[in-house]
Amino acid sequence: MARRYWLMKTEPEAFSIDDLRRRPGGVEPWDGVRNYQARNMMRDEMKAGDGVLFYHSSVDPPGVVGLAEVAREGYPDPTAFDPKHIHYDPKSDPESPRWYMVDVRFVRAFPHMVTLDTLRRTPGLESMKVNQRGMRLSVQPVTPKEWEIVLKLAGG
DNA sequence: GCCAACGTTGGC
DNA sequence: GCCAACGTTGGC
Repeated sequence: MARRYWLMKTEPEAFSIDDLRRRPGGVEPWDGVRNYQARNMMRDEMKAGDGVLFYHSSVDPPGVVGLAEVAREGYPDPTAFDPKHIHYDPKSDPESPRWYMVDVRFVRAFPHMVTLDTLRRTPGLESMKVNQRGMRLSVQPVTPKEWEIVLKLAGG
């Protein structure tokens, strides 16, 4: 199976690439996603070793700040089972989990962020999901071509 | 802080 | 099953 590529959004105030770097082994469970499209990708499609563009949103400017990889493929998100947790969902339980997550591992931070503005101006990235208006998905598929272009923009 | 673009919820 | 109301995302 060929390695696949993804883009994952996070608000750096909540969890940044530096936070990821500082985690033991650089690994963090990507809990709290409560969107079915994103859930399906994490549960069904993302595999260990897949590449992840780490994207900072709700910050000025927004953009891709580094690389991560999928460290563990989809498994149930335990925060959905915890009544005291902010991401608790009474409709999810261990018998029939509704929400899934993957583990993400830090790979490297770019010396300079590749801004959303740059992504939009770069030929070849016209149909990249993150460039579409109103695209709110926090987990998005990235094509191998898009992946390569973004890495080039980042300086190798 | 605004608001467009969604996704979800719930009354019917 | 429709759809209005509501909530959220996230760039600007």
